[in-house]
Amino acid sequence: MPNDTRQQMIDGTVHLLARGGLQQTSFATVLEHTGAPRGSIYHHFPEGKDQLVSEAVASSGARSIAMIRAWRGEPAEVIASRFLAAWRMLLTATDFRAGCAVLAVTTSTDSADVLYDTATVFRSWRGELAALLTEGGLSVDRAPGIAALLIGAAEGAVVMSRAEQSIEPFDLVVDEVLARVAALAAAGPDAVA
Amino acid sequence: MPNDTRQQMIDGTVHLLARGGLQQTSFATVLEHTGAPRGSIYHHFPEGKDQLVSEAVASSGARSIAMIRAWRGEPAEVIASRFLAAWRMLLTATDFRAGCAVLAVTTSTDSADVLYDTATVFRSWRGELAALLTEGGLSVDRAPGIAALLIGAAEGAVVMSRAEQSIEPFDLVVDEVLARVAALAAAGPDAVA
DNA sequence: GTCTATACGAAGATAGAC
DNA sequence: GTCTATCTTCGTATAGAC
Repeated sequence: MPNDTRQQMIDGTVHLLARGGLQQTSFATVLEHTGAPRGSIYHHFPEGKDQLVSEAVASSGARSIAMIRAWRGEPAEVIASRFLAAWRMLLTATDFRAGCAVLAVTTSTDSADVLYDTATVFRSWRGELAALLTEGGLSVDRAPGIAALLIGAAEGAVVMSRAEQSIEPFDLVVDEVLARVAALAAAGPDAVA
Repeated sequence: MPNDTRQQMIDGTVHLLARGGLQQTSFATVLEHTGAPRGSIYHHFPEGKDQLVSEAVASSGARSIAMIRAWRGEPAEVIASRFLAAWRMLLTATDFRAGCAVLAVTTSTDSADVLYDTATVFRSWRGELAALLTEGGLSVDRAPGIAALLIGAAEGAVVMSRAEQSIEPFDLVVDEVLARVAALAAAGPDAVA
């Protein structure tokens, strides 16, 4: 398997970004966490840290897209709850230590290029989720809004639960989001709420 | 006015945290942005950076609480739209450069104490908003959920709009949140959705 | 592809003068 | 209360050997 070390470094960077943001994601911590050789840094990422972070953001985005696509064809409500359940699992499995790597980069990067990479991820998430919700029976008019709500609410809820070290705020948000999705599903594909 | 310099440093720290997170909020940038004298740092904040950040988080929290309390008595829908409008204004007034200082700290701090400070802020925001929504006519059962939804969705939507440098994702999220609030308001104070 | 060594700058923190 | 100077640590990045 070629470039195994390279991918491990990217995965490790995602892991660290999700937990401690850019601040705590240094080359030293990445090497420590992955066991990658020191000489690999500028061999695999000649443009330095921005390149590593950029690829980590893209990798995190692609992984989520793959997960979303695996749900294709399911009803809108199931898609929505699965999406939120995945975020919930991240929180509980890490004892509220991890969040979204892309969000962490968005709030802390000083590079316009890297910020653009985060925008690409958020846009693609919105697009994929909206397409999937539409196929799942949701109104074409409402799918982009619900997709944005799902991502935005999940991102914010994850941050609150990380801060409070409790699932409570996350679950409160999820209940309301799912209520909104259910209201639209009940109204039917042609309804405008 | 005593401790004017001290408060200016706190305000400057909030400003910088909201824009570039912990990474870009160094003593150097705080002094540069506020014009505060170098000797003020450890005079006013003997415990160093964690103390400065901690007080910035608390200050940002208190400022929002004061704003929320000013809306006391208004109907639930108005409170909700005002809250979201305030976040929208932050985005548009700063050309999508600023976000939430507390969120930025939550994702990046390595201090358990500072993380606890962010939790206190989020909890107080949820409590204040819920109390206000209840007074504004919202069901007591639903107020905590709607308050969490408002804060979580706003936080996540702000991050997406900062990344995409566009108000579009924020507005999409807001429309769905307000639809949920309106559905509850229409159902009346005793309804369970 | 990986190593060591090192340059260079930034950041947090401290000491002591004024 | 504020200043300058300095210490130390850390982080990114580069150079050159293996």
